[in-house]
Amino acid sequence: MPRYWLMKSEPFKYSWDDLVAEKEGTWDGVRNYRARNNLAAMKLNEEAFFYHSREGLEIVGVVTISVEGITDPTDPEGKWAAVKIKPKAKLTQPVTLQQIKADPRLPECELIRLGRLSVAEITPDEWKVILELGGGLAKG
DNA sequence: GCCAACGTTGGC
DNA sequence: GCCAACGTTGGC
Repeated sequence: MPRYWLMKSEPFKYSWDDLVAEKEGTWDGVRNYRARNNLAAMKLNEEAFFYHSREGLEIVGVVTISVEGITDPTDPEGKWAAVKIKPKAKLTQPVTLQQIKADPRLPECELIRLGRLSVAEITPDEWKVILELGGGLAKG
């Protein structure tokens, strides 16, 4: 059973468009143990939502894990985890934080419960609901 | 730009 | 090992 994830990025630092331009991005710089555990649990080809924090406040697309379980190249001690990701597709419509908060089917989502967690897990049910709110994946 | 919430650190 | 202080994150 694959698991689902959500990764937050501040778009003025690293946006969806930056990831698309790069074709493959390394998700590093995470310095939070819970987020690190999530990163370390990610498996090849699992999917994650890409969320814009601080600005935008919305889920813009879906990425796939292209390389699992690497050590963070920005960490000189090598004790933090990272993964590589590739963009899969944008959502037809971005799903805003307000929509997620307002949806009665998404009450326990880690994104809301642990607002400051930069890498959160999404349950399969929540994943389905959010995809539906976003009108599915955009074509092309 | 402000403030609340959370995680981490350090003194005891 | 506890708890207060501090720093950082992120929504507003």
